[in-house]
Amino acid sequence: MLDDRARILLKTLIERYIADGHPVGSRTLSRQSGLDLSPATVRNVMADLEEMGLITSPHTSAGRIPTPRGFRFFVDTLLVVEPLKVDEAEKLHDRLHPDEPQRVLSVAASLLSNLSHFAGVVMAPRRATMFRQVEFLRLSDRRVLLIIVAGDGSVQNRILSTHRDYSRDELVEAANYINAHFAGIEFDEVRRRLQSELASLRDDITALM
DNA sequence: CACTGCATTGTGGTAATTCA
DNA sequence: TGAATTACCACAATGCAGTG
Repeated sequence: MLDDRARILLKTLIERYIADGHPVGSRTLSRQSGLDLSPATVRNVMADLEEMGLITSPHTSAGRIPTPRGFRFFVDTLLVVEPLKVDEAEKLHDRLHPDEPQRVLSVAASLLSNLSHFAGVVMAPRRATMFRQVEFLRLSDRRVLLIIVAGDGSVQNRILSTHRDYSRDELVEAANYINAHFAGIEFDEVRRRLQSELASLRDDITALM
């Protein structure tokens, strides 16, 4: 897709842009790429990269900045990641507290932030987890706090906006029903069965009508 | 505080030069 | 000989200092 010269220039441009956040011009690139090229030659290569959609110019007479596609290419093919030393990896692993699932994400985000010197955002991967228990708490007229406990002990909270006001008794009844019928089943299966039951009830009501 | 002039940086276009 | 590269020019955007 790109020759070595274009790859070096693209890598230098993106690294420079990451470092100072400003568009990178041909003269800067000419000096910092390590290639013995004039700014005009660099511009020709930059024009090719822009045509490929890897970089773009925010406005006339500004330098170039990487596009999302350029960043993706950089991460996939140009970025060189030095593997962690064994003792460093062990230190990081110890700090994550893998035996405490509630703390893993926040500690991982903190570690990421410390290592990168940027804001750290960590998302848990989707995985099949068992449903253990659910509870609904009435907050106001049409707002309900949903508390879900998973099989591994992790707890998720969600605030739900409902179409009508549900009494405390109705919410307890709903929670009891779900806990009695679905405890110990995977979340995806719980969702599938609930949808199936709702569809079945709807069909019954339609038939009765 | 708005305006002006200047310096700097960067661009596109084009002619000249180099080199395989 | 033609593609690649370089040098140069005119122009645009921006920052900064000076001025009223």
